[in-house]
Amino acid sequence: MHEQPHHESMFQALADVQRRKILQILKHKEQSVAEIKTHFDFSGATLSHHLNVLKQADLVRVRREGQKRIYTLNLSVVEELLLMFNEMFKRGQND
Amino acid sequence: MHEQPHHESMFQALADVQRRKILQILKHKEQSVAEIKTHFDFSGATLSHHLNVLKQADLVRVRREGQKRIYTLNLSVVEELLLMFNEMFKRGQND
DNA sequence: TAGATAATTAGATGATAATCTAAATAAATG
DNA sequence: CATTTATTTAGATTATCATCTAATTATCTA
Repeated sequence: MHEQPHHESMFQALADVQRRKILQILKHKEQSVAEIKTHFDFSGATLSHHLNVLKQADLVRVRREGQKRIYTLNLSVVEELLLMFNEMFKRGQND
Repeated sequence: MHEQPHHESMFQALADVQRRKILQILKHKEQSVAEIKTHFDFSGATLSHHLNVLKQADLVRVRREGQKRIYTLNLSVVEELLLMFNEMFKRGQND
């Protein structure tokens, strides 16, 4: 019944159009920060910030690979997000 | 492929916990502003603001009834939202 | 190990958003 | 028609957020 604190960070993360775009980009394939950066105009620091927000929300995962950090979409959490939405809005039994 | 401008306002609307709570409340039954207000501590002006944000995002609808305004959850848009999420994150054909 | 490359962290700034009080609008009612 | 009730609008304030530049950390390689 109560909303998990977890959800808060997810919704916050999804509220920004750039972050949603990052998720779209990662949907196709996992990518390093530099690769992701090619899709945007803002600074690396800003991208790093957005990636961190997505990571805190558990929407993406990171792993090291040499100097690079490879970000991947956390699909299981995305699934969870969909379930949550369904839960959030599904009709009751008497309507 | 491109995101509708519409979606922006939806995500913005959902980013606030109070607004999500309003949606929860309206899920059970349509309610006047005063009724909705019983669930919150903030001022009527603030509630009015939140309701307006939800309305702009088309997540709720309003109708007059005497002095009262009755807010209802716009379920068809919620459905649409779910479809959008599915679209946004569904796996491609080659994975 | 010095220099280059990859990314993050720190700190500042401007924009946006949540909230408040007070005033305005609109409908109902005595 | 003046007053009460319901809600919104206006304007101000404070907090949060997206973004920037500069500095830092970490890794690789010559």
